Amino acid sequence: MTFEEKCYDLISQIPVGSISTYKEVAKALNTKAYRVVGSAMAKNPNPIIVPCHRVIKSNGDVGLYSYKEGIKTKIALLQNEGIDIEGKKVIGFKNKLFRFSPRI
DNA sequence: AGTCGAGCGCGCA
DNA sequence: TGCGCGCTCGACT
Repeated sequence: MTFEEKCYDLISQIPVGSISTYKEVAKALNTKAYRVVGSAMAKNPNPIIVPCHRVIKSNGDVGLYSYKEGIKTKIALLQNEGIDIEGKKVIGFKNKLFRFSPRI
């Protein structure tokens, strides 16, 4: 089980209508490798079970999604799930932030 | 408020 | 062995 595998596992727990942040994921794994979380998303071998579009930056920005303007796709997906987005910022994302289970 | 640099875990050359 | 990445934070201007 690599770091990235754990990321996918956590992110896959995010329910529809909720979102999370790279920082939260990194903290859930008790690590400072925030960037690796993003890199893991970029690799994302399981786009179906791993809704990487539900993971955004800590400042409320949607962050990136693909090397091109795929960011628009991410926004569209989030809006489709009921997330309010203005420009590249998620409105009230803190209210929809999903906190991972405290590892039972 | 805006900018610069460093740190993490893993893959690739 | 060394560098970069869908990021974050602390310190300076």
